[in-house]
Amino acid sequence: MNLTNTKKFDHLPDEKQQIIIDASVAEFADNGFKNASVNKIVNNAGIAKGSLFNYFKSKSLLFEYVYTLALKEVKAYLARVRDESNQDEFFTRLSKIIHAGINFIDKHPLLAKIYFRLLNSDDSPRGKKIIKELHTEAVDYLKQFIMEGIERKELSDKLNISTTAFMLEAILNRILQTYYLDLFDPESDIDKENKEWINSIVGVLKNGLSGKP
Amino acid sequence: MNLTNTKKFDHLPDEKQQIIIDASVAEFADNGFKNASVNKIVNNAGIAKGSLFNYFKSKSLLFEYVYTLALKEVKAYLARVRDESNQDEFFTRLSKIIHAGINFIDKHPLLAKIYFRLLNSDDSPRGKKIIKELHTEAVDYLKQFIMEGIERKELSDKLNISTTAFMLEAILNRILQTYYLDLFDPESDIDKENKEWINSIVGVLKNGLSGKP
Amino acid sequence: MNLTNTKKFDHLPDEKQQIIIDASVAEFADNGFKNASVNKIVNNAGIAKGSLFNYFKSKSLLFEYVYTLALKEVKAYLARVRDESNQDEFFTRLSKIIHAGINFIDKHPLLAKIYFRLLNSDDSPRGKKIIKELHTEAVDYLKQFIMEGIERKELSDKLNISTTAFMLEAILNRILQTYYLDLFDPESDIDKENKEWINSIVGVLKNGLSGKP
Amino acid sequence: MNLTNTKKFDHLPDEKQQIIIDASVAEFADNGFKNASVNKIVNNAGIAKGSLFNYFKSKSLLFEYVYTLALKEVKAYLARVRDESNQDEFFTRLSKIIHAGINFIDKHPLLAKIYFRLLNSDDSPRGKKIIKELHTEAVDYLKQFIMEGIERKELSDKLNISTTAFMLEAILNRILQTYYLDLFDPESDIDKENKEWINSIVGVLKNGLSGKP
DNA sequence: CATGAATGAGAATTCATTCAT
DNA sequence: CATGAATGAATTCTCATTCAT
Repeated sequence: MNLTNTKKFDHLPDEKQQIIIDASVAEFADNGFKNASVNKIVNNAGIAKGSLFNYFKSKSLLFEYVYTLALKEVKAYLARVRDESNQDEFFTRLSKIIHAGINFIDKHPLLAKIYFRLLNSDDSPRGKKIIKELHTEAVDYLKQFIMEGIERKELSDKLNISTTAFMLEAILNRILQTYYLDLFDPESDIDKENKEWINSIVGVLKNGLSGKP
Repeated sequence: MNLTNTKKFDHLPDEKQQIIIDASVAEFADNGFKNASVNKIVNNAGIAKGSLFNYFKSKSLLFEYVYTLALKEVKAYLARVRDESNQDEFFTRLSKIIHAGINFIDKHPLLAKIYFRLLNSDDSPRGKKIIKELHTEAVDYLKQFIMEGIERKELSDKLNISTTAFMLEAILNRILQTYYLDLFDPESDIDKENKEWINSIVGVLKNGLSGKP
Repeated sequence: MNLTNTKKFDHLPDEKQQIIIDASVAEFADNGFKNASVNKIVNNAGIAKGSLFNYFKSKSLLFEYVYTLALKEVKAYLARVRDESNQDEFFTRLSKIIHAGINFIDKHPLLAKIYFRLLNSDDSPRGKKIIKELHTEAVDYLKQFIMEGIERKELSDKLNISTTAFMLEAILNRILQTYYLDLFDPESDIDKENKEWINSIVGVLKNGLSGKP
Repeated sequence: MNLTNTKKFDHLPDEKQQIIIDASVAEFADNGFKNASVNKIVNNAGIAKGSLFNYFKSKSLLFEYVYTLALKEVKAYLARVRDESNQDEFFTRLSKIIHAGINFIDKHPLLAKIYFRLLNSDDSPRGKKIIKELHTEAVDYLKQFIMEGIERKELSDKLNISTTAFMLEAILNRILQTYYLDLFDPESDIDKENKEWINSIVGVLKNGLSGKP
């Protein structure tokens, strides 16, 4: 099951593991998979080139390890938000999720970079596969969410759950991508503190989805 | 005005131009900008390496030429659909636009590839710039569209036009991306003829946007 | 005798000849022989690449034509100075010659560049040959000069003419090279107007050569 | 401090180092910096292309390493001569220095080539800078020399030290250059054993500089 | 006689991976 | 188990010269 046999890497001291991961994340974030340079990774990590190939048999497997880690963090983050907000009303929760996403981008810009590169290009091993998996997972996450909203009568029971989740995923994803692009655009004059536009979107969704006038 | 000075290329016989464009499109579609190989392009086109650099001073300029061509085709296509459907009711038009997009992907899969790569990665000269421009253009296209719908009383006049356009763009784009990913996924078992899910989305949008019960 | 058969070039309108020469001089001055680009020359001259190869069969022959022209100008200049100053006393004449050289560098920096590159490297067809010819010519020029000085009793009649000319040539050449290097050194803080150091050298020579206390 | 980080190269077996240096020296000597071909160097040295770039990050840094080595040898040689001859009278020493230079050219013709190319062209990284530095160093070397001569009353105390050093440097340099050019001129019919002309120059200098009749 | 498209060898540099120590 | 030297194919781009039109 575990394609990336990392037995050797896992036995390394945590500290050393972290140094290698950090160097890899930085390089992959800046350059994507193919343009990332193993040379630079080992230089920045301060390890021998041969060692990296001892831990991970190839650049591809290193990349899989790193992005798996990145996704795990994203998912854990979102799960936490979902759980912590489970007392809130649906659209409050939705807003919290979006802001959690933005928060994540602010705190882990490199992981965000990897995520968006991964999501949007297929310049990586198993590229398109991963993209579809991510979509599916995100949609499933939102489906469950929507179902809870319907149960609590906060959402119209006439909603087609799958379709709604699909649309919601598209919108949420675009919101985060827009924020991400502005964040990394040196010429952007957008006020990063002003997140009114996000509230506005949530408002429109509320009108459309709650089934109430 | 014309950043990519292509005087020399333009004077080539149409037939030869097309061979070179085809080879370039195929290579960029398969590999994105940075991972595309000029070597492979010239080999596939059957021309000398030096020749390509006579026509286009650099790989970047060749890429700009190619993607400009691709975008021009996409835009012309969408403009035609908008104009031809301007007697139709809003959601009929919306549906036509989506199917036009799908049609385009079917007919020009390589251009679609370039489009989605462009839209979604920043692995190209002026990468993020282009992405934002494309979003803006698409949103503007839809804004105009929505305004017409409101004027004809086919859409609720309470809609926030910008926000709605933003969301619509996100959804339409994801629909096409989903279709595109399935098309290129050899393992996909999805029935490409079955576009019911698209109609279902349009239906939900109709409920949400028309302001009618 | 005329290695560079330039019949064709000579029949061109003077104006066009000059444009081509100017472009060539600029390119050779900036880049030496081998690194000069024929492409750039024809672009700057605004002529077809094939045309240049019609006029001059090769890059080498073009270079020979150009540097011959440049040397002709240098020599004509020096001959004029010698003739115009033939009433002056030896060391006055010497000083005039040096300042004439400096003047030439100021007025024709590109030709000076070619001259010094030629003089000092062998990155050109018949490289070392040319250098030796130039030395010989310069030494001969100075020999004649010295002989006139001895005849007029302005120089000691005990001087070994050849040896003195050799040394004088070395010194004069170094003076001009020093000036030239400063002229093109952007970081040089030397006061280009202050030519006192040159007079000082002439003074020392006067002491050494005139045979008078 | 050490601009050309050559840690990797320094750790190579001396024998291999020498092979690479020899190939580099030969290529740079024959072609100068820009026209030297890294391809040819690695072929002649019998190593992989990538290896050279492991040792030296760029052609420029390889060149810097090589010419630094060459200059170090020249300087060490001259310093030795100066020290070994410090009991001799000034003009004897001067003569020894000149013959030492000639000796060096005979023994290390390739290094001499690099030296004269370096001295006389600016086709190298930091080209003109280096030339001026070399002049300055040579002049300083001679200044010290002249001062010692004055102290010992072997030279006139009326000499302007800087000016004299400048002139002496010009003359010595031209002597060596002349010898060097003859050495490499296959058509030269000069008798390389006959160095009478050099003694003649020293004689003239003695008359001019010693202040004695 | 002028044109400029075509050529293809050659340039410097980077890269992931291997393997002897 | 760690090391880092060695590899050589691949990268983009430049060049002087030719020759059909």
